[in-house]
Amino acid sequence: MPELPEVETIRRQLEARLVGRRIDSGWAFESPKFTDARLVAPAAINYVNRRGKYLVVSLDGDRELVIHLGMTGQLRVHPHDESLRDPHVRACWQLDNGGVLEFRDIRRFGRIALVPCGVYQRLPTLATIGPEPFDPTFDGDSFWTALRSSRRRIKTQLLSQQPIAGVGNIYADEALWIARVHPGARRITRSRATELLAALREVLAAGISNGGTTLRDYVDSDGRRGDNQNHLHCYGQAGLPCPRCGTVLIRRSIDARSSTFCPNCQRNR
DNA sequence: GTTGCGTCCTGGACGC
DNA sequence: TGCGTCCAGGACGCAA
Repeated sequence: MPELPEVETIRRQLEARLVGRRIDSGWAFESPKFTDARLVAPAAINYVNRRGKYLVVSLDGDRELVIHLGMTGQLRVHPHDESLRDPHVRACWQLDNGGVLEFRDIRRFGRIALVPCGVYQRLPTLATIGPEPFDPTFDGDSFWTALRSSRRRIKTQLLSQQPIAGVGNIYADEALWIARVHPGARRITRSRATELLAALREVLAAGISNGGTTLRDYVDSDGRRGDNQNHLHCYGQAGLPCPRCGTVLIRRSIDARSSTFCPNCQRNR
């Protein structure tokens, strides 16, 4: 499930391969989620950016190709066209050097949109997305203020992308464990919010340096699995002892999303 | 306007 | 072995 570290890993690889290239043609699976892929060509690729979990490919003509990988999305660049042999390929773009950029997505939770630069009304989450975690102007006070503006549970707020961009279930559980915050808490102190922001930065940075987390489907644009799954403390560890205090980690459904946490370290005060 | 739940979607795990 | 059921989860729509 691609979150910020996985999308950033893919972005860095795609940037090296796509910037300066031209898209000559596009193909898309029959679904409203993917049909924009056909409308892209012809186009020159200027930049490959990222906003939260969204890849934003800047094209000539003041257009942007926005790609969200959903749960199982993969973006690969092949030297030749191999895409149509795979039934899970939802879109592909023929490049001017003979290569093919392919979007593969088993569960079809991903989406593709072609929009004018910076116009994201069709993507409500992107339109209202919060600050980038590594933005140097984003500090603990700003984070605390954003969290205080809602009465929703902390975990639900993190997954909404509004107080901070790019956090999904894995890195939310990890950061909440490090900062000792109960995922179901509705209030958080200023100092705890600062600690949670530091924890989010820590786990996201580790995820990037480890090449992302591969639980099942995630691979980078070279087809390589990440390594961060071998460095998790909390997510997916229910039934095992907490690495900090030894209490058995538990899994609970919070707002219809599974959360793993330590009932001793992360008390809901 | 805010909150919380249901839906989409498929493959793997599990039980019978 | 084969079948049915459940589960995972990001984004979004909708009802309260």
